[in-house]
Amino acid sequence: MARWEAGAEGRLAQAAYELYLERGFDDVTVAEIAAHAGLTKRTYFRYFADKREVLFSGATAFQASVVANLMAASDDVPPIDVVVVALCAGGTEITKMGERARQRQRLIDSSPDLQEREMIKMESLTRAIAEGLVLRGIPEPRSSLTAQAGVAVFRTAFARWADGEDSVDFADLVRDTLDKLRSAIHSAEVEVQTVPVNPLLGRDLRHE
Amino acid sequence: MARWEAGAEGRLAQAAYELYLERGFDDVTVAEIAAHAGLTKRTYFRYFADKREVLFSGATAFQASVVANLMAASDDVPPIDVVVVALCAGGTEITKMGERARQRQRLIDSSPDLQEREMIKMESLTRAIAEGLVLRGIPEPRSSLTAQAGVAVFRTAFARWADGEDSVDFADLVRDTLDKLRSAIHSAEVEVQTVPVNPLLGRDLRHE
DNA sequence: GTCACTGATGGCACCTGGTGTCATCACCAT
DNA sequence: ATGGTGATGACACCAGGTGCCATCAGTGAC
Repeated sequence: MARWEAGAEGRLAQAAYELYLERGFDDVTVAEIAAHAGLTKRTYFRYFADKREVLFSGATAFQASVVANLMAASDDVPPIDVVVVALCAGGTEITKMGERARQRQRLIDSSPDLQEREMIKMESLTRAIAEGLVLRGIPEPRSSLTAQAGVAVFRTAFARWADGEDSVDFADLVRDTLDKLRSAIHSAEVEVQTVPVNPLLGRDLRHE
Repeated sequence: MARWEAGAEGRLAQAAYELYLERGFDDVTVAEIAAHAGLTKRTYFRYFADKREVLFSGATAFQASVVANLMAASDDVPPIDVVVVALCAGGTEITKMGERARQRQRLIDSSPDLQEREMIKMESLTRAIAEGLVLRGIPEPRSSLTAQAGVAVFRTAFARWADGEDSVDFADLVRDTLDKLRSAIHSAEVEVQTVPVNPLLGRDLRHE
């Protein structure tokens, strides 16, 4: 018996999920979420850093899982395959949640704020993978490039899955996507010619 | 002769840049920026959507420039090279700004909020490139994968440049990075084996 | 029993980012 | 002059987020 109603964090997450889906991310206030969970705004912010984070609380575990798989792989597998297989395992877990995972993705896709957060989680994942590869002896910048390629494959495969390529085995989708990336990048003869610079940039504070 | 002091937007951007560099992004308020430019907070928000956007006002122009280069390329160049060359041209422009560009990058790297914004700008760029490729007749998901690979090369090359590989030609850096990506992804024989799923995911709201 | 401690929560004041609305004021065209 | 236009200021307001302290249930020591 706990002194207070137990499972505050879970109740908050559940309430947030329901309200976000029902009325959209922007039209829900943190105070409403907290009230819906029988708590106050102040308590919400003790569990989640901000309004968005409640939808990404699984990201750390996912990342840890991927990195664990990464480090456990045998040494004679090529790095890109190690990365893709590790991501594939995690992704398969997620796709098992079926409609729920798709719902969440649609929610994120409906809000620029949530997309920003998702992007930075992907970036964090990419960096963690790259670090793992470095530990496995792959030097920079090869490790970063491999990690980025792997994550690109994962994202594309996941989007294909979420966009309706239902009931396909996620692992098959990933394998196919990796093949497509290989063929997209493969070149018979590299011949990058320099092109006249387009003087379109007008402002002095530019984006990289 | 203008009725008010001309160049409000530029003054705001300049003020923001100075204050952010001097005291850090978090420790500057929008009201301070506006005051420093001889304007009010309300006016700042007429020019920039939020506190971060003032550092990314060049992103749209950069993206437009890259897409323009993309569409202008000859049809017999492989898509990945088209993308990389287009990004290379834009990147070269930026690296010409030398220390100023590096300073801006350090500022962004110092704030998670700014990194989020940068990530979503990259995502927007990636999507725009993918759309351009589709217009050039490359089908999905090949176009998306090519765009992601190109942007990965660009980002890695830019990071290498910003991290001090000074005075090197940015185009050389990009070419070299693309080669490294190719060799990182290349495989003699694709053989992705399925791995036992790691049951590490604990939460029910998971990140893709 | 009671006293001190702990840990989750509520309450409240406060700051800041961001917006809606209206007033103002310089200039311009007629 | 008169009315229109466009950039700005002034002000109120909301919501996200934080610091600080009070509260209150249980727990263990004595």
